[in-house]
Amino acid sequence: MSESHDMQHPCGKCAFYEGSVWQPVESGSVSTLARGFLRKNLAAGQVLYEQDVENKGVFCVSSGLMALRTLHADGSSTLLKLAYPGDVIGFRSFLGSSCHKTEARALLPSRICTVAHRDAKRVVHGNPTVLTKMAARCISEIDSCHERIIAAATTSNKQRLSDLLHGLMAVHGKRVGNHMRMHLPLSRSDLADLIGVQPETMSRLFKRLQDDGSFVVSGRDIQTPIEPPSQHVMDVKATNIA
Amino acid sequence: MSESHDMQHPCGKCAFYEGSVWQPVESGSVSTLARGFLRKNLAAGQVLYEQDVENKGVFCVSSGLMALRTLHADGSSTLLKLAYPGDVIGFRSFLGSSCHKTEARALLPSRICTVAHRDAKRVVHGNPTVLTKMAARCISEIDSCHERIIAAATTSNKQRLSDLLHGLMAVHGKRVGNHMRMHLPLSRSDLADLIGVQPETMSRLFKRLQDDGSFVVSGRDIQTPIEPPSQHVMDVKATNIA
DNA sequence: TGCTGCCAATGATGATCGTCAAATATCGAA
DNA sequence: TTCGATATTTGACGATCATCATTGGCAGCA
Repeated sequence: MSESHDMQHPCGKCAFYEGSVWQPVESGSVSTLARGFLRKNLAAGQVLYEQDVENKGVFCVSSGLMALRTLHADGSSTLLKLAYPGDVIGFRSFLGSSCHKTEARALLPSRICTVAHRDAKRVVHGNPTVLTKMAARCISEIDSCHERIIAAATTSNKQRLSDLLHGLMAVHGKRVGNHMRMHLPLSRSDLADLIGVQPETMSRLFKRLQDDGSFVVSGRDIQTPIEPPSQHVMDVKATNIA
Repeated sequence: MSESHDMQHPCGKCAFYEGSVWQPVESGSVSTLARGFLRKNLAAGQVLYEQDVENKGVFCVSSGLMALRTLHADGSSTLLKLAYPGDVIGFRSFLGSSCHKTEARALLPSRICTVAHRDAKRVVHGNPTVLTKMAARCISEIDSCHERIIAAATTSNKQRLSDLLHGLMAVHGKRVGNHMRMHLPLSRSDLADLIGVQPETMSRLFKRLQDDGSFVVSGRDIQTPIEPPSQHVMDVKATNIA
């Protein structure tokens, strides 16, 4: 068995070891990995890497929540992706040996595992499987981009916000009675970015969802009734018509 | 030198040989490649592969123009990508060994080079460089998706259509006097898909661009004055304000 | 010629959104 | 706690968009 590897492997104790891009690698590469390995704790709001700087490694979110944004010349920004535990970030610039096109900032206190660029290159070079796994991450990133483009072309902003909130609720929410409750990890501006509207419109979308009875909103605290899956289609229709 | 390879390599005579994902490979793999290699000619409107069917290989556009669309349950569709000569398509489902999530259809008479799935797998397995090159294609696909998302969040539909038409003009247009002229390879519906609006809105966007004097439109024939690059910023502002 | 089918353009109308400005709420630091 | 900066909400208004219905153009065909 590979238990001896697991103990030496920097990701060995991680909950996401099974799906790690750094696993499996030949035993020789484990020490290379361990050498370039670094765990960081970021407070909410702290930056992991900035836009337009050279890639310094491959990052994996161990816990918390990271936001990847592109900053525009006019000072505005667009939130491109939320990275959850198990997600690998920075692989775009790593594979392309280019600059980061996004800034990575912690939305919640987060723990990030880093493999330094040089060592990552070395491990990838010696282990084709790692490249295969990274390619798989690329594919799923492409898929989620396509889903976002399709959703933008297909469904209304109100519906997309509803979907987004339900998705966030599934991850961040806790059941209280026959409701789900969560504290939003995102500002209104960030939500507006994700949906692709202005903050003022986001505020009005919230009001409309609240008027529908879909959500109860108080600042960043949000509550929604638990709906049987069978009713979901009906609800979607209802919110579309209303 | 590798001239003997070039002659044997199925892509050897292709204009895109330099950037081919199948190059370089070890000499043994060249024969595998040649075995799984197939050139197809598609008429405009013909389908290269359909959505939701298993991947049968990796495709490269040699000439013409391909459209990648996702078909929705309600019969509508979304145009996700235009594939030009040199572009590789189908690599998403190839790398993921999954079904195509899009339909590939020729917009113009096109020549497509195919490497059959089994042989492609074999070549990739024996040549890590090929995987690296495919990963690079993934990265650029991610980049173009991100650009599209950012553009959708940042610029108006009218401006995006103007940008799109100028981009198409750069590829399909010919200079006539001090104007550029082209025959649009896309229907209004497809253009609407790319911008993310309904066909009726697309029609009205065309009218507004024409009223601005940015374009002269007659069916699929489009003409635009050649503008000195230095004026471009001004024009953008002008169309934004108008 | 007349018909059919498809694509594009237009008109009318209500819904939604962006923008500017102002009011209010929230949160952290003093 | 109080203050101040930031975030959020609200109002008003014009611009843009989706939708439905209609019209016009055009190719293919009987």
